Amino acid sequence: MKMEWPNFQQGGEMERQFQQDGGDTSNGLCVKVMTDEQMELLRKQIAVYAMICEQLVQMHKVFSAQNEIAGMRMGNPYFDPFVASGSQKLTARQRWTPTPAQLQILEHVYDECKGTPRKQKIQDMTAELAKHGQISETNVYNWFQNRRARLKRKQSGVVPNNAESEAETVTHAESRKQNPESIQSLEDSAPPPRDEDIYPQSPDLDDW
Amino acid sequence: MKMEWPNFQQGGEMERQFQQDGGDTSNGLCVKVMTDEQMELLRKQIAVYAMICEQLVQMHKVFSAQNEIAGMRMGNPYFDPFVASGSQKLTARQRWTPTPAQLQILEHVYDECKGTPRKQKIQDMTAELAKHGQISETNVYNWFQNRRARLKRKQSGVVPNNAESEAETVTHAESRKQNPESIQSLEDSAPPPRDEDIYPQSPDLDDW
DNA sequence: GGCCTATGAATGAAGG
DNA sequence: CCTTCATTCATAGGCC
Repeated sequence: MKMEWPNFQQGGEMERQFQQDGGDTSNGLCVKVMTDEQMELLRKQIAVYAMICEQLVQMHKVFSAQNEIAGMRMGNPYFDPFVASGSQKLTARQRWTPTPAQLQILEHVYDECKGTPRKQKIQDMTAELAKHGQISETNVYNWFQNRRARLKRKQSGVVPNNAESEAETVTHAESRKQNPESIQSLEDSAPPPRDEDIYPQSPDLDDW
Repeated sequence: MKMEWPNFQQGGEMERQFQQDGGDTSNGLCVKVMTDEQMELLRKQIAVYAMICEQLVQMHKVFSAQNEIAGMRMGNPYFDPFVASGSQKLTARQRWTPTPAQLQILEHVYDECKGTPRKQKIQDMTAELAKHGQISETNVYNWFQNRRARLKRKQSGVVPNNAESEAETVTHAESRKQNPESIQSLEDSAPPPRDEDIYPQSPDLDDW
């Protein structure tokens, strides 16, 4: 079985799907819509990922423990990224790249304090993030700066697929998206989903 | 082996869900709307999980190989689905591609306004270009961004010390290739989270 | 099928 | 904050 991992890096897949959808549905509305059913499904998907991760970690721990006992850890020729305390390979790239862990923390914080992160806050965060990899206050600052700016741009940048309309329709596409509060449940479960929240029950992973 | 990666393969659950949406949602009732921000959030979350899983799997494989060699597979207490399972690959698809007509317009505009395309301009252009096919402001923006950057690089790419410039000296003496089927990029860019780092729910996040 | 190149997109950082 | 640059990644599409 060949599994294909979802790659959402290029904001493409999901967004595009929705975009097209909006255009095709031709009910005059060009919005991205999800049914409850789809919503639920997505939640499950994410939850499944969470579970897989957990299990993998667990598995790895067991594995490590075994090796430890067997005394196999010495001079191990491989580099275990999950065990080794890490600094990033700055040799390879000079610019900072957030580790997954850092990313999660950052996003989490961002969700909470939408507004300007105070200087003190940044310092605290930097200290915390430093535990998960090399980082500087500037990095954190930039990250927030960029994130705000880009989310904003994205909101006004989305344009309905109008093949026949003349030039004006779009120009002020400041169609401010409606408020996120409608999908509160999603907001809750999306970031660091706690299994209990979004995980109705174990789907098809029973066979592990 | 029974273990299945739930629904994340191509043509899997998610895709089907999104695609069918266009057809069925026409009732316009009982739907939920996602903002771009939420979209982004979701995307990020999933991406993070994908990354984590990848790292774990990769690491686990190395680990397993290690054990194999060492003959340490002593009646392992758990069933290891990853050693046998196929390799994974990040896949996505479908990105915007300018139609010939669009390209022509873009190039034309580029020649005129050598430099910065103002924001207003972009919006106008997007509207215009939309007549020739699906497009978004972001597409236009990116196009100009890339074009400028790449032209620039091409010019300055030539060796400083060498007055003789071959027609199109390979811009970057580097044809550094990326290993297509490994998670190389991942190893490089997101190396070393420790165990506690990768937990889907970071324990200490709530204090912020 | 695998590799290569062109290019769309994401994103860290700098300037103003 | 906003805009812009630079770098990097991933994909489409062509070639073999």
